[in-house]
Amino acid sequence: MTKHLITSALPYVNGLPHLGHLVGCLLPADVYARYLRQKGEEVLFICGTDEHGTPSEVGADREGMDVVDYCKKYHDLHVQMYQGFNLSFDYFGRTSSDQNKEIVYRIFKALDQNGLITERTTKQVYSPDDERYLPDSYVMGTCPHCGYDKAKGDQCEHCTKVLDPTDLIHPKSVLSGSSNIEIRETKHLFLELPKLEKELALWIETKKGLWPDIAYSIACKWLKEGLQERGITRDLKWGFSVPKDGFNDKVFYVWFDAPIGYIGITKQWADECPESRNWETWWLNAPDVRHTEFMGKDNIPFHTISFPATLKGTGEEWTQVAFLKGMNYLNYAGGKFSKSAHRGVFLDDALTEFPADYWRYWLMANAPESDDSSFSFDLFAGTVNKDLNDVLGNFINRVLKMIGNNFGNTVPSLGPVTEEEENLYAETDRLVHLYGDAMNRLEFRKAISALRELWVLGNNYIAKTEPWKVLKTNSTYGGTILNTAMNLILLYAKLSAPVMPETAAKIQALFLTNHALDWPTGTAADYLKTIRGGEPFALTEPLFKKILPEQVTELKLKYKETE
RNA sequence: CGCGGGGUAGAGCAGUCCGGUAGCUUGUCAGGCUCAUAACCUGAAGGUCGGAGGUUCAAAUCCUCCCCCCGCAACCA
Repeated sequence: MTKHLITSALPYVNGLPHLGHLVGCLLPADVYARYLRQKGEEVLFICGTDEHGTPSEVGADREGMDVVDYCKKYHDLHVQMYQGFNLSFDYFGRTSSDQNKEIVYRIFKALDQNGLITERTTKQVYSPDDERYLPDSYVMGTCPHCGYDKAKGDQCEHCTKVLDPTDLIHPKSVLSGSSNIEIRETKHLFLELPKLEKELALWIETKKGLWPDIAYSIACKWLKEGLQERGITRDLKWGFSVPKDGFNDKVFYVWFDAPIGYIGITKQWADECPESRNWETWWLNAPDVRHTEFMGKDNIPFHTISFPATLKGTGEEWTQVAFLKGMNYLNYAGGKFSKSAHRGVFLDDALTEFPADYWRYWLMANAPESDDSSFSFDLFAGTVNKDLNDVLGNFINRVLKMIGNNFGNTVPSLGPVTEEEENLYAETDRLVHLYGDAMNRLEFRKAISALRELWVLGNNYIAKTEPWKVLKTNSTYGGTILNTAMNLILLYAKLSAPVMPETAAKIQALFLTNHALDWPTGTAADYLKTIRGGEPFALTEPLFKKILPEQVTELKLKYKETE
């Protein structure tokens, strides 16, 4: 049987994540993992913080901390927030772990033995005042092409020309502002991607029609342009030191060890329980594993080209990605979310404002799947009020109250069904299939829209059958309607569970008889008879609260939403 | 000619592969219902489908050219 390995792109440890990070990979991966588990599939959901590299070193300096402590601090904060959002990782690890180091070394040595690692001398910018080498984008100066004076060492934002830091006129350090800059020659190790190009191209060719168009076309684009040798080491202190003579004072480049982190973190998971877990059964010679990756669109080249090539170069049979879900970006009220400017809604704040499920639902219903999408508190409040309060919450509330008023706190029996129920069964079947198919294809907006249609269907059913009238003359059929409605509520809990786990659990708790939140099997005519007459239930407060217009106004001010 | 994505009612989107009178949600307006969180249900109004040309009996959809927005370009999801 197929085992599902699910990975979300590893969030960079530096700073706090915002809604864009959540919807870009973490949340859809979680929804998919929950959906598969619900269907009884074997799932391993892996994620963790990506920790190495210059931004961490600089961030630690800024906070006056040791980089190890700094990463630990932010790693823990990430963990806290993801728990708050109920992300159901089987393991949330770190790319700086010993386990990852072990795998990185293993892969590096295999590549080296296969003649895929070569030495080159490169020119790097060194800043004596910062006491460090500067990444290209940390060098600023005047563009030699257009004269723009804030051009960065990798590219001029004004004329869009790609630059080398050495091209810049009057270069200075972005960090210290110092123009005391040296160009130093330094030796680095390169991965010979061109030697792997053919093999990689053949493999990618097999993904045509299987991967989403964005992923496939981006991969083809890189191949078409021809792969270049790629530096995998850096002159930094924070990272895994390179286990090769003459390079021990350098570390691996973060983009080399980060994707390997998926494997390293799996080993972290396995090491917690070595008698029952084995990382190799997921990653090596494991044809029964289907690996689904979630990432923002900017990450696609790494996951379709560099990382697969790295694994192929070892000559071993590593698990390669079977399906990539690439997400576009979520914008904030017309602009970008920004970590550095702290613009937008960050996860810690989000949780203090509203329950996780409000966010989870909105983000998945508006996931940036085919295009960038935008968050604003108006849109957010509109969806929460309409979908969650009016359509779902109110349906549950009106059914529970009606039963409470007419039958006490026990579910009435199901009597003979009429054409209305038969129609309901047929329509329910159609929508449940639509929902499941969309989930299988990882089309989240479509799935959520089918889910919503199911909620509307319930209201529709009640409006047509008018149980409040029927009960006055025919309590048997009135009971049948309300029994059916109660079964719809259980169905809603099941289908909502991947997206809104807390809400699903609350609904589940209404039923004092235990009903599992598993995937409904058979047809609606079967599973809408799960709850039988006489079962007790608990009346509760409404599940959701509306977001009032004055609240929206306050939130906009508080989070600097302009426009 | 760097690459990719997008432009469809006030707003947010589907439909484009495979041509057949333009659809969904929200918002607006009218009606119904009164079990329910002023919720729910039904109906109406609202679009020259970014622009121009072409193919066709027929184009949002196929072809050509152009305009605009967004992202990426190997160190900011």
